[in-house]
Amino acid sequence: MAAAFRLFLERGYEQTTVDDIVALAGVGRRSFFRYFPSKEDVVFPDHERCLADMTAFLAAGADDEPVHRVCDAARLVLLMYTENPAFSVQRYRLTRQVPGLRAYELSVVWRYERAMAGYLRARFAGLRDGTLRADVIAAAVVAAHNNALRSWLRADGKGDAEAAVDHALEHVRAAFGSAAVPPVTEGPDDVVVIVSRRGAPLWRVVQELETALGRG
Amino acid sequence: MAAAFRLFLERGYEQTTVDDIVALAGVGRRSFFRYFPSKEDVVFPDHERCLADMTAFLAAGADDEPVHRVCDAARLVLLMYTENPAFSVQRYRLTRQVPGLRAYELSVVWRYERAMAGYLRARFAGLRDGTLRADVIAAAVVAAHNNALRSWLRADGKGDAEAAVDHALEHVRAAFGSAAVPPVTEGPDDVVVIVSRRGAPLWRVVQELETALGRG
DNA sequence: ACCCGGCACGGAACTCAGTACCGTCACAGC
DNA sequence: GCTGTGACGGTACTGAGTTCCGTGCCGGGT
Repeated sequence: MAAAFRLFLERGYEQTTVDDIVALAGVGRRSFFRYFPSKEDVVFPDHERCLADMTAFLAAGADDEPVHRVCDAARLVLLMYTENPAFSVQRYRLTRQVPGLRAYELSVVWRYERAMAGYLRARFAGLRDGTLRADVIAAAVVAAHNNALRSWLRADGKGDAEAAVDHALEHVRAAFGSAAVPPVTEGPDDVVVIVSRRGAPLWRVVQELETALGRG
Repeated sequence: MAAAFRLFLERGYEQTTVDDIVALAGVGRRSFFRYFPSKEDVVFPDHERCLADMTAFLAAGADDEPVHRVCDAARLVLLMYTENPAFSVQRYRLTRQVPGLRAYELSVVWRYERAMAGYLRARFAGLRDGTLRADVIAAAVVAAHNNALRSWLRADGKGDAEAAVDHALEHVRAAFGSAAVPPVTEGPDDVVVIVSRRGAPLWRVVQELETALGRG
């Protein structure tokens, strides 16, 4: 990885062949592909682990409010970037100007988004437009996260990335948090809602209330 | 293109080499790459034109309400798919199971999204969190569009794609549109009773309330 | 009729990523 | 000692994409 990044920064990504890297690193060409399935993977060494962390994180918690949970999952990705700001900034500059790397990054981001959407789809299962909401919210969360992350990266890693992402995610939660938070199916055992036309006879309302509370 | 798709459907995308295609089509290998910059481009022949159409469409109108305009831009893409349902369904099936094609499609979708986001950024210039809003809304519109489009494609192109996309986009507009119309038609006449056991999280109460009010 | 400009096409050879196969070496166990 | 196992490296291959060059075609000018 060190050899690869040295060459990438010296003469560019596409001008660097795998043979160059392994020659500088003093290892065999075959060994390179043992550790990195493709040349692009050298640039994104930790995404695979981060993706696994996220899926585990999402699989773990189902008691939280869904959108909140997904926002926290996004913060996991941010952590990976802020752990090593200098590296992240270098990689960002590289990715921005090499189409192949951009395409690869897109596919990685897409997997994050699908993980979130899958989680939300499960939480929204059975609801009206459940998958639609899941997909839209996942996309919005990813977009907000990336917006904040990229402006942090453009600023060479200066500034408070966490605060920026928090602010961006809050923006999403404001749009979807209250207006688009769907109901849960398993709700009725602890929350009961009765809707009644004004003018409906009182006894009917009371009856609904009593059956809802199981005291009927 | 005809030769390529015949072979792709017969023996799969990755099992088909460019040499196979040009042999069947009776043209030179060099000519293939003259018309299609890469093997993937054979599968998405019309996206480049559609992308140009969209940027032109967005550049043309600045009097409309921004989100509405972007939704109409998304409908342009849908049109390209519905123009040739059989082809679109075949391509969808191919794209779904070939990782390379999926990555390519992602980069195409990304360019659509960036076109929309660029338009919105210009319209939101000077506003508080303008670029953030632009990015999030563009992502949401794309996600909603793709959700509806994909379910239409999964149904082999049966059903009303326009209606599905309209419904999905309306969902986004309800969350982001400046002129969001409250969906409560007979609200003032309704009475809502919520009963919550002690300890129920607030978000669940909100969810139930929203379901009851039909704001799903 | 002749030449000449551009141009679409095709072929041959090349680069490079990624893969398949195989040989080597170190190290563990009995 | 022998043998299995696992990490490593080399060789040769496939296939995408590029570069260079040669060829035939067509229109216009002289």
